[in-house]
Amino acid sequence: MEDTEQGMEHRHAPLPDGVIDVETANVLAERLKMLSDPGRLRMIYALAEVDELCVGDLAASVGSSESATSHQLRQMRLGGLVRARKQGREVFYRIADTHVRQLLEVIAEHFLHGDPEH
Amino acid sequence: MEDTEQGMEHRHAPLPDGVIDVETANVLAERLKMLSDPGRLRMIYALAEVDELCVGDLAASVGSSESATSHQLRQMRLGGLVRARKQGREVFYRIADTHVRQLLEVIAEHFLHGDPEH
DNA sequence: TGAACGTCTGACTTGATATTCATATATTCT
DNA sequence: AGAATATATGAATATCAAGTCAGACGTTCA
Repeated sequence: MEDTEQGMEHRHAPLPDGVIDVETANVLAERLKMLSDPGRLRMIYALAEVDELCVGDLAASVGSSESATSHQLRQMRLGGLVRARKQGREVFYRIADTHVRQLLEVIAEHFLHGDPEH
Repeated sequence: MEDTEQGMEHRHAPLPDGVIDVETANVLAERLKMLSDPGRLRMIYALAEVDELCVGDLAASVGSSESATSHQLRQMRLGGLVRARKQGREVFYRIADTHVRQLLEVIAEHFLHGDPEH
């Protein structure tokens, strides 16, 4: 985490400090982290298909407890991935915006029908 | 983690079990997890720019110790994100394949010049 | 050959994350 | 009002990931 001067005799490249600055990397990483859990991933792809699901159904679709699911959903909500709508005693979740939806599409497309290479 | 029968009186949607099966979700999540760390993210985007960098340079570019960096690189290597080439006493890393490179491009594009909505 | 260098590795520590359990709140139904 | 339902929440625990440190290994150089 610090720059102790040792073992960096010669540089091989100009050390690109372009493309992604620290702050952007943080934001991007945080959002990707939300998608880096199998459960959350299945939830959000379920949402991508049906548009709206309540907590109970999401829990069932992932095979996890409703409490655990609620916790996960809160995270995703705070992370701006999903939005909640309360109707009666249940709460329906949906994907937050087109932005997120596009990211999902793009990732799925890439992994699901990308050329087989792994 | 289990299906205790409680609180699932009525279903609101057909519960889509399509798009992403459990196994795919696991694989996809694992790969996304690799990209969900600011350090790894900066490393790999640095690699996307210069094609090849040695451990020392990668460590410097991220501002982290060489040991920590080596650990991270091993993960990324095992995860199939990067490849190593040893030359003399240093080891050069590069992005594993076009597949990965495309994913990076697509993600960057999406976050960097996507429409401002967050 | 021995010293310096670059990288890797394993053990340990620390911090983050996920799940469970118990409980709280709000809503509908009788 | 009271019981049942749906979700949320907090504390406690368990699991996992990241970084550090010390040392190993292979490589170059004097």
